[in-house]
Amino acid sequence: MKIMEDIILIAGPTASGKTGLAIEIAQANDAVIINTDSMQVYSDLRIITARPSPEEEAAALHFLFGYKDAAEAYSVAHWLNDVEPLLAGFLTEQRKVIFVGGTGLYFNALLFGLSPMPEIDPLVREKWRTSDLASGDLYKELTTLDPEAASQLRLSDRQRIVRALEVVESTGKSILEWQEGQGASLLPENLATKRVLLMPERALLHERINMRFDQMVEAGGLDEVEHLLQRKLDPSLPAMKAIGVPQLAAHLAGELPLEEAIEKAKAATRQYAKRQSTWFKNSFEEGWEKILS
RNA sequence: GCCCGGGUAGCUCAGGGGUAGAGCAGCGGAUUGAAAAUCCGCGUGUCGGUGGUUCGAUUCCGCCCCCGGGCA
Repeated sequence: MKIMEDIILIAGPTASGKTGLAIEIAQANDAVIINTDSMQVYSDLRIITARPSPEEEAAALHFLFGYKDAAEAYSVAHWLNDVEPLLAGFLTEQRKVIFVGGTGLYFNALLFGLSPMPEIDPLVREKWRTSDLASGDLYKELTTLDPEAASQLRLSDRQRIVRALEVVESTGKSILEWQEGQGASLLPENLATKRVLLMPERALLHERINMRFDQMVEAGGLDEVEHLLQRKLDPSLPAMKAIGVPQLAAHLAGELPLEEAIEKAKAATRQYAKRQSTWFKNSFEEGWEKILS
C-alpha cells in the first residue's frame, strides 16, 4: 500500500490489527514506526502488552517501543517530549513516519499539543499521591485550595483530584488556568497526514481479544509477569497496572485459579477496547479513514 | 421406574398471587503530565412447556419436558 502523505496515524482498539498494518505500510513506503501506546513503552512487558515481536520489529524501523523501565512512571508528557526530536529528525530526512497505537490521549497530544505546565515539586506530588485520605476528604481539600477545579470533578475521581491538588499546591495556580494555555501540535501544518482508524465489529474484536490472551499465556505471559513481580516495584506504577498484570499476579499469588485469572484479564481487555472505541468513535470522526475489518 | 432438589437476564443466583432484581458479563458516555489509568450512566427477560384454580399465575395445583442427586 503506497501512501502519499508524509505522516500516517494508525489508531484503533487493542487487537484490531494495528501492528501488522503499520509494518505493511512501513515496508511499502520505507517509513519508520513510532509507538503511540502508553504500555508498549515498557521493556519489561512485551508479551502482555502485545508489543511487536523481535521478528516484527526487525521488519521495519521501530521507535519508542520497550525503551522504558517498568520502574519509571512514564506519562503522556514524557512521550511527547520523546516524540518531538525524533519526528523532527525524520521529517528533515524526508522519511515517512507512522504513528501507531491505541492510546487516544497520546494521539490528542500529538495532534493538538498539551497545555504547557511546569514540573510538579516531587515532594508535593508524593504527598498527595500517597495520601491515606479518602477521596471524599481529598475532594474537600481541593474545594479549599482550588474550588473552581473541584467544581468540575466528581468527588469519586481520586486520580484527577490528586492531580489538581498537586498542581495547585506546587505551582500556586489552578490546573484550570494552566489548561487554558494552548499547546502546539507536533505535526507541521504544511505536511499532509493520513489518518487510519481500525474499527472491527465488536463481536469479532472480542473473539480476537480472547484468542490473543490465550496466546499470550502460551507464549510465556505468566513468566513475564512473574519477573516483573520479582522486582517488587511500587504497585501504583503504570506498568504494574497493564492489563493482565494484576490478574496473572493474583494467580501467581495463589488467589485465583489460572482459568479464572485468564477470564478476568480477557474481560478487562474487552472493557478497555470498549473505552478505546468510545474515544475514537467520538473524537476521531473527521479526517479519519475508518476500516471496519 | 420411584423419591428428593432445581429449571427466573449472556452466566451464577435471589424473589414471590398484582407481568421481577442482585453480582459478574454486556452496552453507552467522559477523558490535558498515572490514560491498558480514573470516573459517570443503563437491566438487556415468553420467570422450561401445557392445562387448571383465580378478577389476575412467573408465583398455587395437575400433567409433560430437561438438568443434578439418591434408591432401585
